[in-house]
Amino acid sequence: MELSQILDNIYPMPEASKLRLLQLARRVHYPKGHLLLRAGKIETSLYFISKGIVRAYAPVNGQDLTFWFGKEGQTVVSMRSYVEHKAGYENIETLEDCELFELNTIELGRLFHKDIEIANWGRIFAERELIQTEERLISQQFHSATERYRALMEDHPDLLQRVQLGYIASYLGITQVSLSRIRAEFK
Amino acid sequence: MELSQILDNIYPMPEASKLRLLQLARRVHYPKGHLLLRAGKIETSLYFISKGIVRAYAPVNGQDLTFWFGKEGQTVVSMRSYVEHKAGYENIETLEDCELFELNTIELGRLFHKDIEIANWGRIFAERELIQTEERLISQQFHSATERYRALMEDHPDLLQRVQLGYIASYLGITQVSLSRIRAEFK
DNA sequence: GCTCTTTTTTATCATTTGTAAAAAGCAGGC
DNA sequence: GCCTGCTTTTTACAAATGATAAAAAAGAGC
Repeated sequence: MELSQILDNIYPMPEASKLRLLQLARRVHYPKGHLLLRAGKIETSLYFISKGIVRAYAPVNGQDLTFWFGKEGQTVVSMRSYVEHKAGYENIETLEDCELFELNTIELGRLFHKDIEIANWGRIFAERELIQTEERLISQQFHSATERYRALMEDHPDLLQRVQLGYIASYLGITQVSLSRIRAEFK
Repeated sequence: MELSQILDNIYPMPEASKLRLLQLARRVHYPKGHLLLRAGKIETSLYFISKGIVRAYAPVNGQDLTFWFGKEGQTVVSMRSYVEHKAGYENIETLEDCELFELNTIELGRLFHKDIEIANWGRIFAERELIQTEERLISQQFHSATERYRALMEDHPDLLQRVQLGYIASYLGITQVSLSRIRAEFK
């Protein structure tokens, strides 16, 4: 997926503004298993995923807890670093060989104050992410593990093919053993 | 709490931009039990809470599930309506007599495209909400009910005084019976 | 195709949480 | 004071989920 299309899918901007963003980006490539962002660091890179899949995980009580997957068209960023310039709580690693577009968040921040179209693009990006996160929260809080698994199967069947079940279980907030039990019911 | 201060706490703007926002707002007052926003409706009002406390709840499987509380300084908005102009999934009701500042989201949207300071204010508002929601999600997913209750007690002790336990239990993603059990342990 | 490693499933038992119903506590109206 | 309705706590039992260990299956490298 090309960067121009990824940007348009968030919010279509006039060509001049889009060009400014495109010029900030550089295409990078990382193999499976590469750490894109590190917990405890103030990160200044933001990535758009052109090809591949990544996961975000936070170390909690000595365990790595997966709370997000990103694939083609999605944006990889430590919100804590990006918004508050503080150390983030998440590691983000590639789960496949990935092709990404990398942007510097400081330079992006400058554009937000220079170009109103880009500022609105940034606003709409955050708003969309917010809705998705809020829906995840509600689903997490009020649906059973089985219901959440079925919803994931419907909404993102490809994830189950591309990501190992231990990570999926963590994402669903259950143990791998529980997930395995749930899967066994449907066969 | 005055509106000017609420806006500044999100992101301080030059006076001219702030005035534009202030002019959009009107002060309103509602008694305890008033429904500010309705699920299934495309809402065009957004509120800043000057005084009082509100809760957001979604009807899921015939139950009302509380997933958010707002108090002084916070913003009441149906993200679905505000961002996507679609029917929202939440009801939001006052739990106390409330003093609020009401804004029309359509007019606010116009300002986003006219005034870059306001656009950035809107961006930062969404980004902050996003971080909070993401942290709630992680806490919800990876901490036990007891840990979540203790965290709530530390972070928002006033909530426990101002909100009935049935709503708190729902907010924590557990039943009222479970919450009662947890509370009994600490005595 | 075989070996070694990683991932997934199965089995058992302990713990947590849910459901339902009853009891206790509290506040307002008469 | 004493109903009445609402909220909170308690109890008993059922269901879901977790922890641990071990077996089975799947994949990677040679």
